[in-house]
Amino acid sequence: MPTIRDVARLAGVAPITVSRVINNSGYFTDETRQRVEEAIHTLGYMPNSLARSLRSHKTRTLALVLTDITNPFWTTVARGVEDAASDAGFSVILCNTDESDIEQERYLRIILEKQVDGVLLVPSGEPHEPVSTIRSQNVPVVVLDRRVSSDLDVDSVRSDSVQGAYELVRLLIKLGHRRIAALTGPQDVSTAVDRVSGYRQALHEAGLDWEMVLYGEYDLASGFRLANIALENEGRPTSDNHDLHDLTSGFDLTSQALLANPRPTAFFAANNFLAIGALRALRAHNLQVPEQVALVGFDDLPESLVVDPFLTVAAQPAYEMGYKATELLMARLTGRAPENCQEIILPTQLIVRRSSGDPVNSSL
Amino acid sequence: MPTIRDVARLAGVAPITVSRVINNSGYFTDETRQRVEEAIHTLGYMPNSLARSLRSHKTRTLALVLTDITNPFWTTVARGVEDAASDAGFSVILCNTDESDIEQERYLRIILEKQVDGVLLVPSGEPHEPVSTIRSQNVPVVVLDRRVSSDLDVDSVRSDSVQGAYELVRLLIKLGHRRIAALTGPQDVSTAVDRVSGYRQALHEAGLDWEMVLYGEYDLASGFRLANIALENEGRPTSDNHDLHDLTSGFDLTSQALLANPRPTAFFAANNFLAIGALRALRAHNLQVPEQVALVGFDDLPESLVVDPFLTVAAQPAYEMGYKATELLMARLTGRAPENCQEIILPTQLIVRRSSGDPVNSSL
DNA sequence: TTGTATGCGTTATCAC
DNA sequence: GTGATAACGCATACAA
Repeated sequence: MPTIRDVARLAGVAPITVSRVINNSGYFTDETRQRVEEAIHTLGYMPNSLARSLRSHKTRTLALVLTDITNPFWTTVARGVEDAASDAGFSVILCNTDESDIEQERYLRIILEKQVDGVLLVPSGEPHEPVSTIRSQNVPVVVLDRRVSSDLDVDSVRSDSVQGAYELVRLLIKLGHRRIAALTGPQDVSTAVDRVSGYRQALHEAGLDWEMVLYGEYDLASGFRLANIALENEGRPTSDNHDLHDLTSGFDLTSQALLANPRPTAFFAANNFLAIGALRALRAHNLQVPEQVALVGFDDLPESLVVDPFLTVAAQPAYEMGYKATELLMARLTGRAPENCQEIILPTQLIVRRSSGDPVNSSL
Repeated sequence: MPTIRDVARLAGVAPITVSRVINNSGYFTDETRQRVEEAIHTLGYMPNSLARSLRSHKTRTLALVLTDITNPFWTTVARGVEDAASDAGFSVILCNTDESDIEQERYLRIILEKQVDGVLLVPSGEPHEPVSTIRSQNVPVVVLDRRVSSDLDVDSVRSDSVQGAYELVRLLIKLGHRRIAALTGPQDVSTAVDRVSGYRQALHEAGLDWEMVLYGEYDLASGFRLANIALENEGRPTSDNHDLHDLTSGFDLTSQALLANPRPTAFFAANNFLAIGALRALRAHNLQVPEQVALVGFDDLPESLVVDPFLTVAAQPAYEMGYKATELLMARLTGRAPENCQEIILPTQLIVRRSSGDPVNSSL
């Protein structure tokens, strides 16, 4: 492989002059440029990024650390990240953590050793540790999707989980539902908690005190399992309270609900996988949606994947989230960002489809 | 940031000794290791991959160049790639080309300058040029998904498009269909062509001469558009042949079909997006699937995304494809691969669901 | 406008 | 077992 010296020799100039032409920096005549470019062309010369980066302390590479690219929400975010990065001449290293702190740490180590210019991080679990690991190498971070406590002082971009959940549940209430179950993600993930807050806010505002919140993972199996728990609770004697509690990690059922022990008439699922898992559980119980049970969920599915859009959802602007976060990150690392850290909260969009059903009979 | 020299100084050894400990290469006593590791720990030292790679000519980084991560098929492939790479301590740079040769060339340049150890390439269009670009830098390539002419002599991993299409169309024929339309991708993409081959093979074997092949893009809009063309051809005078030809790029309709001018009773879509686009077109025509028209397609959708699996498909082992291709690539670049180039063809799996329907009345 | 000297942080090579 | 030296390929600092 030819190096910059070979080019310099052929063009009859010093290596630094070749460097100047390549980077379009400093001064050189048009004739010099010509000669250098010609030499580059005839040799098929390609600059070595490693040497360049070692010297310049810039790699034009970002890392995207997320939980699982397989979730279409993250896929879309990733595409936004990649487009924004690519538009600015940056590359993206993809890292799937599967919500594992171990994997996250392993990856952070690797990408920091690779001297990435910036990190887009969806923290698996608690954000302080990973953020400070990254910060310790003076690398800018933008936290994606998850809320961070204000004392962390880090840029972040996410969508409005509270508002999205609030709107979904308010819709259910407006449609006549009085017993709405919430299926959500892990309690240490801010979106899971925030979406429960929105749920509670809507209940509270409507003066409803029947609530049922089930925590699990953000996956299909949890959606199925939690919906089953919610359904099968029906008819149980209230004395089963403790058993029930033991059966399910993070089961949180108010005593009012247990006393009455009726089935919920509507479900709010806090992400796309939970919604689909729940839907399957409902079908397994021979419950028609929306005729017998209503269902709403967070995250829309890409229109290209859905034959017949059915679920009423709070759609997050996933692509925009990825794109904006990346722009912010790049602004930060080129010093173009505002001094103080940014917290960008994007609105969700309520999309009403059939799964929420028509207004229900209040006798339900 | 501390460097290897700082560590060496603190441990009272030479930098090269630190290097030996880090890389576990050469000889050193256990006591030396202890001292070095202690120094590394107290300084919080992290090796600089750039310097390391510049010297060692290894980056432990692969590039994955594909068309669009947003297609769940590619998402799954990408996850397989990432897992295989990660298992071996490699990172992956993600590149979306959107089937654009320009983008592909731009990306190849960037990743080659970054000195990636290997490339997983889904060529946009003609594969010779990108492959030889990569080869010119002595970087190993594995071509994914697309067939390459044997004179290219490159490792490749794909699934059996001909067989998958053949099985799908044979199923339709067995179910009684005699007029089956094929909706496929661009004519310069091997999968689009191969799937038509499989289609024709099944028709031929059954002695059917009615065929209709429509070429387009591998996207939703094409699925919708091509299905509409196939449906609206009904009743057109055959003299419209040329107009029709002009209307659609790559329209390829045998004269038999035009003479008869009947609607197809079944559709074969050559990928997931085409299938969904077609399904929408069928609905727009108030045609019930499968009661009035049957539909089968290539690529399965992830079970976690589909509420109610409906489409009969030839499923590709996407994850496995990514994983195996990456293993092959890494074997190649560590010299562990067989001398001659590998062409791995993975079987597809026929998954029969409702969209193909029950046996139809032969009077259709 | 161009060039010289030097160093980025690590490892290959060879000597001890 | 360990170390000195040089080199990977380029860009910064400064000189001309």
